[in-house]
Amino acid sequence: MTTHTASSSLPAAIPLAGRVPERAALEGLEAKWSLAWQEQGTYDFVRPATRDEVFSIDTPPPTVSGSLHVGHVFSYTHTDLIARYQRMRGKHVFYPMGWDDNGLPTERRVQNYYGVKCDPSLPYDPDFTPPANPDPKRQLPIARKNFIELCHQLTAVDEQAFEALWRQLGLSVDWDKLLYATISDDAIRVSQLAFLRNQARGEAYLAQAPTLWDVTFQTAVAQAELEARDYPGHYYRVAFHPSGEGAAPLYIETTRPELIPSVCALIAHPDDERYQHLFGSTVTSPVFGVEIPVLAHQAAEPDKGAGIAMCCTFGDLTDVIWWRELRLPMRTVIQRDGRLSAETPDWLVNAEPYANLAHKTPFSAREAMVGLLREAGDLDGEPKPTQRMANFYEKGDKPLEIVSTRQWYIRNGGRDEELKQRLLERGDELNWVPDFMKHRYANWVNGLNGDWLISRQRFFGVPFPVWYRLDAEGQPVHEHPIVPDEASLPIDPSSDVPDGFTEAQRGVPGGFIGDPDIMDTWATSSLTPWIACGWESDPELFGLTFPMDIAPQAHEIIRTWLFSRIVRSHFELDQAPWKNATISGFVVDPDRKKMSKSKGNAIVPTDILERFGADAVRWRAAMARPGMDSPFDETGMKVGRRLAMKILNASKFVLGMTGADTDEPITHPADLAMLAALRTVIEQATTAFDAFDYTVALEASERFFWRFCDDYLELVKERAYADQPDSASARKALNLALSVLLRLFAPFMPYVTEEVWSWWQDGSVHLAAWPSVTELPLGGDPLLLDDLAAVLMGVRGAKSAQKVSMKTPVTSMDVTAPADVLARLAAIEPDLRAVGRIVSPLSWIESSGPLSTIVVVETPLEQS
RNA sequence: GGGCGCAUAGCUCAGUUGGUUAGAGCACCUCCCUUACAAGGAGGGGGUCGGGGGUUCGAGUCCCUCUGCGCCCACCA
Repeated sequence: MTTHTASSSLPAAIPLAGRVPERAALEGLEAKWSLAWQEQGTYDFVRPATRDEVFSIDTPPPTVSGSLHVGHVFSYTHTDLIARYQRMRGKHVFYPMGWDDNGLPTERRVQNYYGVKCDPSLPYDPDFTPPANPDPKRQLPIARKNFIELCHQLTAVDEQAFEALWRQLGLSVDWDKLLYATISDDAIRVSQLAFLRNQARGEAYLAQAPTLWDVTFQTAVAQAELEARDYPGHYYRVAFHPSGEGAAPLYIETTRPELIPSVCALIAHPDDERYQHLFGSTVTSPVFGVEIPVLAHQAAEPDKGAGIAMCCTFGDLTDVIWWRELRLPMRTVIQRDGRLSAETPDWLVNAEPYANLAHKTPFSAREAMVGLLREAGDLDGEPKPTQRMANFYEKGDKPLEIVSTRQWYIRNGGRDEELKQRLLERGDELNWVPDFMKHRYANWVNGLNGDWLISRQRFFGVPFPVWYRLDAEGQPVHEHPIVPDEASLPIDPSSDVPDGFTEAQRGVPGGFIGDPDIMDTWATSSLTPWIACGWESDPELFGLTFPMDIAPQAHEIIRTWLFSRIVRSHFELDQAPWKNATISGFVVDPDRKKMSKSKGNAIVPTDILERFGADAVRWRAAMARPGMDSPFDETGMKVGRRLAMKILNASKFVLGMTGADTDEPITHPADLAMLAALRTVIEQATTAFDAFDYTVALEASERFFWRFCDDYLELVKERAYADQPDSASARKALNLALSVLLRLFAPFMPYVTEEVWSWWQDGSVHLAAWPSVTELPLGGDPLLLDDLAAVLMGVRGAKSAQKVSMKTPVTSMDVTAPADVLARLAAIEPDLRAVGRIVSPLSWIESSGPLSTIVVVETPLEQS
């Protein structure tokens, strides 16, 4: 291909009158073009013949019940930059959007929005309408089905708002064909099918075990959903009593005296000299008089509290370890509602005082227990205030309790070293962008201490597709769940009936009962590559798109979403679900703290989009490098907007000089030099984009563009306007450069580039080919641009120092430089004289030193 | 406590395998209403590259160490 044929398919020079507007503006471009893209299906995914023609993206499905903040806007933009680049490279970009609408966030939003709460014992009311004036403090109990209907209603509204925002931002998603929702029938089918496969292979299992439990939402939660927070409390120094008359009491320090009824051992470190003589003996608990063994275990820390801990079932995760490893009895007092048991535990020797604690919250029970300890003389000294870290459910506001419940788990290596190693290897298979993010993955996997708890005692989510037989007493037989045929999915075990049973047998002895739980949101979102790519439903599509090319996300959910998708794909498909993990940083506030609504430092994205425009916001997002946190600043948006304006104005200027296109040869050294520099820019931007480094791609293009405007455009405008031998060369070079520049900027500023493109080209710039160096002529000397910049700086500096206008004539100018520089510059002397308004001849002075100039300008008469 | 990252101009950040005088944008100062652009243009001032050691002819860059900040994880006795 020769240098000029690339554009020979363009229309021959046509006048652009009427197509280039008199006054160009950014206003209105978003509405105009987002609608055009929608109508023209610009971003529709069209299936090609082979996998290597596809670039597929596992878009993070946003939680629609939450609110989008500017961090989302940035990270979704990062993905879109890559999508648009790949599309221009000729890839069929598979770019879906998903709505993560199931799960607790939606339930909570529905509860607050409508002032209702789900009561599964109530019958469905087909005529139900939500309260007109919701009272969030007194939520109206409604049936499960009514509740779920409200969840669907509200998410539909939320999803519209999300889509509108994403469209305004210019995400090049295929909205028509590739939009999915995690509560859709299809997603439920995929979730249930994947679960049944896991269950059949033993990777998913049901177990009765101590479980982290949120008392507010009354559901189990997973390790990945924990958040450690400061929690104020007091140390209480409590006496236990060794047997034998007159023996000194044994003091422990606890922050949770209300758990004394559930103590099953006192535990110190095996090497702790203070307690050697007590190991193997027993003591009696204060107030309740229960005989408690004193035991040794490595996990006890001598420098914490008194160095000896009371093990309760359960106060914390260490208690679970002790209970399991030392085979202690289970003495549960905290119930699922977070209160102490209403019934008096049967292991208490002195049962009577328990009446003071029965059915109280831990807080009230603690006060009562402290009173009992004081009465008994078993509280030593006054409580000492302390600040502890406690585990919270990330969406909850009360510390988690640990209760023993029956739950579904998926193995994740937390209890299986070999599996853990396999999953670590899966992480190593990925190309992490930036590379160091792989440590977060390894760090998380190595720190797992249990399997993945996926069941939730909630309502709006994917039901577990299993039933249990009921024995003669009506008790469920959990050991052998009844599972449906894969072909019958999706099912709801609370309304569907297993094969061989009738609805009449539901809940009666000898009959069956459906599993009442739902899957956690992450159990479904761990399958997004499969939901999007048509796993087990569209084999052709799956073959074209999976494993996906990139998994974009922010670094906070490496431990949840990224890891859980690897777990599922490892088990089912024995491979990682993607090739690259591209990680975005956070947008932090100016003090470098995470933005959050609760801190009141969050920025509303619709606001900044309105004020600065999508192109400007996208530009600012692109300046946040992969994986790096970036402080929010409005200045960046303004700078982005300035670039958008500049593109608009420069393009108008160029097209005003050149017309649509010409097919003239490019001969002038200045034109060839400019295009030679542009070749380098294309190479830099392409290399950077191939490595997902959109920022470097943008910087390279922008650096060139500003010099193009400031120096080259000024240099050639008179020649391009005029009708002289070199004019055609300038016009052709300007046209070529503009075409390349618009395409280089198209991923970053889709609106303004599309607008300009439409003035002189057919079709969308976003479907045009990414620029190639083969479009540009060879032979230019890019050093000439540097020389030119130096000369212009000399002229402008002199005028600025004299405080005169830039159009003031130069009456004398010496240019001192090495011979080769002088030769280059002499070849463009007419252009130089035009741009500098140099009215006298230039003096070329040869020297070995760097280029320097002496400029004399016509000055007004000195004021005397 | 473990892991990771960051520290360069007043602010936000570049500085590729060590190599002339350390760059950009913003902010600041001065000037220019120049017919693409005043949400503009031109010019200018401003940095002992967090501290301390070391390797080297040469260190912002490599090694050690210290300090500060941020994020993830652990931490309920």
